[in-house]
Amino acid sequence: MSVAPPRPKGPPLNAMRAFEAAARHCSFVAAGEELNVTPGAVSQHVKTLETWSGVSLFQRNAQGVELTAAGRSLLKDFSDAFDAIAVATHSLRNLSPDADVHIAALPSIAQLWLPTRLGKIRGHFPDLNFSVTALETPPSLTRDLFDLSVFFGVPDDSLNQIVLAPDEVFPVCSPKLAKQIAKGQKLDSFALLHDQTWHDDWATWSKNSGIPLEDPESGPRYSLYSLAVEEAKAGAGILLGHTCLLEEALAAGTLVPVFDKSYSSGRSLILSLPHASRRRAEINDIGKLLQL
Amino acid sequence: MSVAPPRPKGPPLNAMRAFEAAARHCSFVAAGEELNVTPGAVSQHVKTLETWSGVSLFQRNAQGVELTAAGRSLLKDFSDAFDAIAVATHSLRNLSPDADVHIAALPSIAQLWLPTRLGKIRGHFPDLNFSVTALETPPSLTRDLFDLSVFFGVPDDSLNQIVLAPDEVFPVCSPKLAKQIAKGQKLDSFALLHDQTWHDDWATWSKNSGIPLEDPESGPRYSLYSLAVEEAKAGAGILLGHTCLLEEALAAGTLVPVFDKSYSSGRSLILSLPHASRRRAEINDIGKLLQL
DNA sequence: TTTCTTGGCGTAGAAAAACTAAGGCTATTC
DNA sequence: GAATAGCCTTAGTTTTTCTACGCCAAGAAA
Repeated sequence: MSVAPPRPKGPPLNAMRAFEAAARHCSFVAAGEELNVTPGAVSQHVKTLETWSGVSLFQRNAQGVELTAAGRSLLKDFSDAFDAIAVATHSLRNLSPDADVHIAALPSIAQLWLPTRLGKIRGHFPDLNFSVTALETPPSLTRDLFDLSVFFGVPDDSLNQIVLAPDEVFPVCSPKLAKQIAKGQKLDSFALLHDQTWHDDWATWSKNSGIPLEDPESGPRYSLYSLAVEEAKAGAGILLGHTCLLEEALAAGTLVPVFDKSYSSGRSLILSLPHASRRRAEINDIGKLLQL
Repeated sequence: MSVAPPRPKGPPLNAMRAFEAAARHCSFVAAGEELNVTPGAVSQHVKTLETWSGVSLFQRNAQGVELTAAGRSLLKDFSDAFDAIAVATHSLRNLSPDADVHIAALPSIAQLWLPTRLGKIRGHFPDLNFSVTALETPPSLTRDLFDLSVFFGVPDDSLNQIVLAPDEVFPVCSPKLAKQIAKGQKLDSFALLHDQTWHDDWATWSKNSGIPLEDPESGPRYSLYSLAVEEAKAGAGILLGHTCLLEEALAAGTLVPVFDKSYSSGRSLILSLPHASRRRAEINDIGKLLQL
């Protein structure tokens, strides 16, 4: 009963954040990606929180984690809390007068679609700094601090989304290869170039077009679409082109369509705006400029 | 426009917590006390947040800080966010099946009033562990993780408060001194013993009783009331007694009242319960036992 | 079967954050 | 007009947090 034990410290906020992300994804790896740390760090955070509270939050299985009943019951409160944190964070960031405009985009979009538009936009807003972050998966615009995001996806009814263009898909290759195909050579005899992230593109194209392919999964894979584009330009094989990503190459004639017809991938190029943003006016103007 | 800059890290949560506390108190020192860190730590946290956001949050003056307009506009969002965090934290803690019952109390109460009651309560709940934290100021039961708090204060209308006893004040001393006073010796001729935290007790008592004191602020000061009690027992002077803190000494006769009459300090001994708590039933039972 | 892939755990060392202690500044007090 | 008391900052150290890397188990592919 001795007096003046140290006032108990507050809860470990970073551990709570890690738990919230892990619980939402039901995966330490995914949580680590979201938070930009290694899965080990998430693991430690979760353990910290479990120790601190004395409650077991996850059941560790060999092929993934599973929330315990206790953990499941907490997810809503934790998500609400970090939503509130995100609101506060946005309020804070929106006060900053001279911060960059942060754009998130798929790597391929950032490399092949954005630059030309951004050049134009820079002309309209010479005082603004732009920073572009390439992300494999679209960020949560409520949680993360981006002012714009450009990704492929299926538009939903939510506001703050602008459909920029449908995603049209068609085979392309270097002019030299195109001539050989025009002479009757089969598609199969060339290498099919793949992007890591869209590995089933050729299979769906084959189904849509009715043109059979012996093995739509064969051929070199590239981690970045732009690498595949360069290879295609060099004549390494045939690439499935996405309209909006090849504007430049098609205009320059370094790549040509193999056939006339293109097919929709079912997705669209979508521009998303956060619900509330600083520089509302500018961001909206930028959005309009991107639509052209 | 290079690809793959690191995904921007989330906001510094601990810095946000420090800012919230500092903004609420308009003082780095007070915030440090609440968070149990030095003012320097708070200062750094705030600076971190200012740097991170690029917004100036506080105006540093020589005799204290002042929120800037920006800072003021953020306080509500931040407080809401950390309220939500507190809710989540409570949910988490309430799941813990075998945690201690945490009691917060004024040091004097923890030392002089609680022990006898706690002994009784332990008898009723032999399976429960109790931990007592002595605090100069009552904790926020919504923010902090206490199951009970016992402090002097003015009861407000909020529920979850139980008035245990009015705080009655009267001079006490050792029996030996009491005899000398009975023989007509003036109060002033003895040392007035003070508790650090209630430094104006003697002055208000003098006003209430109409008994003049030459210098009600003079005399030794003790950082803990229980020290003053021990000194009074040893005959070092006259102490202003609080009924509930001297039960034992009065019963044992080691201290005796100098006069018959006692005066209310205007405060009461108040038991507070958090809105929602784990072990609701037990905590309520404990509350009832404390009322006896 | 064997092999490969995926996801999580543990540990050691490196990197980053947080904390304390001492110092400086400004107003107030004697 | 020095001394005092508040309050904040700075420098340096302690503590935490993160990563890298090896390990293990379970499911998928060969």
